[in-house]
Amino acid sequence: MTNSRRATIHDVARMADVSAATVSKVMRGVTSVKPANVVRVKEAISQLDYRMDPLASGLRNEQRRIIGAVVPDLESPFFGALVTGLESAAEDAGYTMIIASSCEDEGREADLITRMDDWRVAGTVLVPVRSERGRGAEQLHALDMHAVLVDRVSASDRFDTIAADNFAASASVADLLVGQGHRSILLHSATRISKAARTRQEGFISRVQALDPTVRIDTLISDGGVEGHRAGIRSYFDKMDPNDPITAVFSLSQHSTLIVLGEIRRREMRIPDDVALVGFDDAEWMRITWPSITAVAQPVEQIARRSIATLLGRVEGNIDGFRVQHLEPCELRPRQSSGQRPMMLRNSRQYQRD
Amino acid sequence: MTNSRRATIHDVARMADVSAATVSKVMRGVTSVKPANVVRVKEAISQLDYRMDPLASGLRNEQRRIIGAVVPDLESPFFGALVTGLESAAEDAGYTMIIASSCEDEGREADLITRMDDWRVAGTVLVPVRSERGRGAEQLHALDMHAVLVDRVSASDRFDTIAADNFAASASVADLLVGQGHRSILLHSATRISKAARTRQEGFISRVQALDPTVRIDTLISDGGVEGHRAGIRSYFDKMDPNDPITAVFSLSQHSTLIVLGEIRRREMRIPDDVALVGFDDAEWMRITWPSITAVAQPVEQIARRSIATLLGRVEGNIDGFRVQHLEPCELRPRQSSGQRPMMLRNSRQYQRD
DNA sequence: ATCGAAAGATAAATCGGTTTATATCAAAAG
DNA sequence: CTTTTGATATAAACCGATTTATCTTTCGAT
Repeated sequence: MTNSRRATIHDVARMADVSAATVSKVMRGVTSVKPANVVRVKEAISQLDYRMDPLASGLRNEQRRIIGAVVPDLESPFFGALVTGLESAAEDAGYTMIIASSCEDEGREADLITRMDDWRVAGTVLVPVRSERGRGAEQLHALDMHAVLVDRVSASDRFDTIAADNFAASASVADLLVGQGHRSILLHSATRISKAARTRQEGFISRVQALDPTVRIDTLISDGGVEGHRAGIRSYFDKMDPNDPITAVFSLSQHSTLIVLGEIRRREMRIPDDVALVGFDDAEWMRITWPSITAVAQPVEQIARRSIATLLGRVEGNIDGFRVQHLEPCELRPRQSSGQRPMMLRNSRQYQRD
Repeated sequence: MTNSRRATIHDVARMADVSAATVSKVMRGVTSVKPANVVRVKEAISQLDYRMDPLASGLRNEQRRIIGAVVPDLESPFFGALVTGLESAAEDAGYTMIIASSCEDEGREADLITRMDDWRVAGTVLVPVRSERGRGAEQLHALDMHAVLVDRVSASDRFDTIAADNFAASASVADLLVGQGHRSILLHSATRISKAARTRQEGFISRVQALDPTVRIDTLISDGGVEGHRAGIRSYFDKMDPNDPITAVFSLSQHSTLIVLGEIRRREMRIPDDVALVGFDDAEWMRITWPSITAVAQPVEQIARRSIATLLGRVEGNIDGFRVQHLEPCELRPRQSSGQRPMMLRNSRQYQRD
């Protein structure tokens, strides 16, 4: 477009009457430069409005100040928030992020990892479609890349892993529901391959059995896109024995909560009187909708910060010790759908129709 | 980590017994290479598992095969979906995307644009915090960058713009509400600076006035984070004349819909009997919640594809004609919250409690 | 057989930084 | 006064591709 080319490191060097190498040192904060020269270089930099080209900068080095992030989808608020946190943490450390969505496809996931390697990223944050054994993780290992695995993982001996404490949180859901006297509970999952969902299932079941082995737990795991899920839950209710119905549902993901809720609404069942509902993964609408939905909130921000910190620890510190598994505690937020009383009305007159 | 360095273009050249320049041509599909050599080069490429370094590749050229994307936030499903579409379209065209969130902050927005320029991106997709006159757009112009402005914009003489047809869609909401006999309507917006919200407001008001100038429209624009919005809507209802209450609310964004819905629930008003609700920007939960929420659905995928197509048109075709404004049509989805009858139950027996 | 044009191949320059090996200079040591 | 040492500075090589200018080959036309 316009002809005025952008200032390079050589322009700065010329203006400050030093060599390019010296400018490079000043830029990176290396100390072995005479103070007087530092001043002149900085002067020239601001005079020319010089900004370094991160691309050229990375070329010479084996590792570049880029972090890759691969998540299963970007439309869910959970991953959106996660990515926002990752980006912010990476930026604070002076890294640029390249974000990509695997669209819940393991083949694409492996391709994206390869592409991250093409960019010679310093490290990669992977939220696998499946688990720490999925194709993305395999590719990370095959290409010998630095990485942390996040969310849909349990411990791995190849990579550091970071996730919400799905097991403990699900156990606390079990405490809540069994404590309220539910004796027939449906566990609903909208994916059979997510490690997180499997861990939630295990955490819930093991606690329920410890509390009361006579409680019946039905497990419904459906697949096949929205229609498949719909059909699955519909047929479950159709076949359910009216004399021994389930009285509570624990849905294992936000998506699953929506599906279950849709079906409950369609059948005009009352929440929580006919059936109580608790969902894993909180969302703003769950607080607002009526009745409000009890949910487990995941500490997204925490997970994001720790992911970057752990990854950069490996990358920069060149730590080579045992792989660590981080579990971040979740928070159970009881609301109306599990029998919590509605919030009191305060600070305002009641609106009256005439 | 491991020592086996990665193959470069020179390794391939040596193996195929040609020059690096020839390999480069084959990689980019330039035709002026003898077929026999093409075969040998391709052989060597697959033998060595050679993949080009996009960073080194870009260095020599003025423009790099990178597209920048700056959106106001990544946690809302709308921008999540938009970014997914942008990424996919960019990828199809052989570009890598660098995605960043301005976190609804205009200062940060301008910084991010500058950073995109540092990367010498071929072009930038900007969803401005404010409008086509905001600080990000100013910076794009100051740095003389290629860009398209998306979503929160009206026509600009500096950049191509792409947005949902907010004006027309809001007019159709006016048709719906006035057609149903509403004569006192609240327009609620949770941001005063978004151009999209202002256009929606104008579209609605102008159509209502054309249909029936006696209809009363209250406009409530609140600011100051979640608490500010809450306080705003609360005080509006508190002060409303009980003898002449509004009977419908048109909320101008998904966030705004949540806020309004929350307050309506808190006051235990009935939807749609006490008050009807229509929201701009559809979400999955709006279909599922009870009552389901009437909403305007934006054609995200279309917007994304056209954004990339338009941007690349400028970048590659070097078009320099007039700036164009694209308006993508929206779809109004009537549901229960505006008086639409609940969906019929089909294909399934009704569940009976005993 | 000669010439010219077109096709194909390549050595070398280039992009904008970083790193390395070498050079310079002042202060300390012998 | 010479030598050593430590602190700075820089020229040149380098990273891995693309592009340009040059050179060689091939082939058809005269």
